[in-house]
Amino acid sequence: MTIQETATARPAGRPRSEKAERAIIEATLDLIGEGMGVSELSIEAIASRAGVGKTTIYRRWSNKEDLVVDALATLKAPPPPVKGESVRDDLITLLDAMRGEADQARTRCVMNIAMSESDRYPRLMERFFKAAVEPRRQAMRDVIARGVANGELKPDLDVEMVMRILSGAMMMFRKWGEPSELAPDLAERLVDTVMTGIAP
Amino acid sequence: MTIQETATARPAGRPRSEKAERAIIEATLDLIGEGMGVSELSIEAIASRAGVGKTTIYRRWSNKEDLVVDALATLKAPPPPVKGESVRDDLITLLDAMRGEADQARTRCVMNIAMSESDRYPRLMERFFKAAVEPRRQAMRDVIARGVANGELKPDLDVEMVMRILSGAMMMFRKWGEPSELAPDLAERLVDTVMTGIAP
DNA sequence: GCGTTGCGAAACTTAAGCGTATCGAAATTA
DNA sequence: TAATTTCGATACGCTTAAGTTTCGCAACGC
Repeated sequence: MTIQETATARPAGRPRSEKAERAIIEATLDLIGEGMGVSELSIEAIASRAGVGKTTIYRRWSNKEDLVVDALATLKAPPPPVKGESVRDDLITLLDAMRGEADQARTRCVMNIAMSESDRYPRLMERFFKAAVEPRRQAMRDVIARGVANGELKPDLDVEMVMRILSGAMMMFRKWGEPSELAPDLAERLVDTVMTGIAP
Repeated sequence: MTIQETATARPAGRPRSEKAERAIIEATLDLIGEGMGVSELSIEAIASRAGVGKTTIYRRWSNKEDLVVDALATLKAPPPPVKGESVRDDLITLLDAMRGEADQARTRCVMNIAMSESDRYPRLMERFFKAAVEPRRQAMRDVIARGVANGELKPDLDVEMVMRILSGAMMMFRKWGEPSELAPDLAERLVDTVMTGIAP
């Protein structure tokens, strides 16, 4: 038992640079954020962008897919906390978080990939969905279910349908909306429209 | 004036095979339908799939992008006609057409491309949107505007918002819905939910 | 100091795909 | 029949990138 022995004894030799590791992931996300699809990402471009040798990448990930999975996993920002006072306010909070992410090219393009490459990289997407998407879906599901339970929403709602309506609309705005349509009150107007309906 | 001269005199030599042309377009759409992105499509793969020489492709299209534009253009089925009796029914008709297309892998993947490659191939997507997407958006816009005008819908509706809500929800179902969620009454339930709202 | 491992850089082999050129055969007009 | 053009097939030179190897140097434990 030496002093250094914490949990795992450090192996001999120079330790791997965490800085390089972060730079690689950053570079990967940068390139994805610039609109690059998984198949267009090249290890060479990542290495060059990160200021790193290709060996340093291959020492950590055996192929591009593994690297992309790890990179996307770092983006799994948790859904914003909701106050729990009013269902309307909580839905606005969740949806406005989606809107806010549209500013960041990086997270904007992640959805592109999720949408377009789920056929080509099913394992990658399965892992990404479980880590990043499902928690947010669950947060919204909870809010809606709460509203159904306490009478703030109709008692016979199809919760899944409501989730598709709200997040689908926000996705449309994010993806194809004019910048002017992404106004700060977008989430509020969306929720109110869906709450009260469009019939007179 | 010879007998053969119809509109344009046919040039000498063997005429281009329309069969080959169709086979090329079919092969292109097949590959896209299998989940291939534009950047992954290779002329060689298309030629091989179509049973055609590469020259036969290059004789018609000068590059991949032009070919893809033409191929996608053949998919621009016009929006279904609406009866014009009730706004609810017309919206269901339009949205159910979207649902029906989810069956065809080919058209399903076109949306993938539209979503993911609009950054990388802006010109291509601009043309595709104008030819294929905008007519459908206009059809829905007309129906909603009619409802606003004749009192079937609320007078102060944000038409663009309603369009995003309806088509966004259907897109979510198409893209990530379980097959069981794409039930025949999906469009009807969607429209009714949006019509009446979710608040009690 | 010494052995070990990681570092970035560069060279290397292999593979895919582009766009062009060339071939003999087939289809068409004159 | 002769001229012309397209056909599918194949070969070519070129570029890009994958993944591996080698290099000299740096960082660490002992």
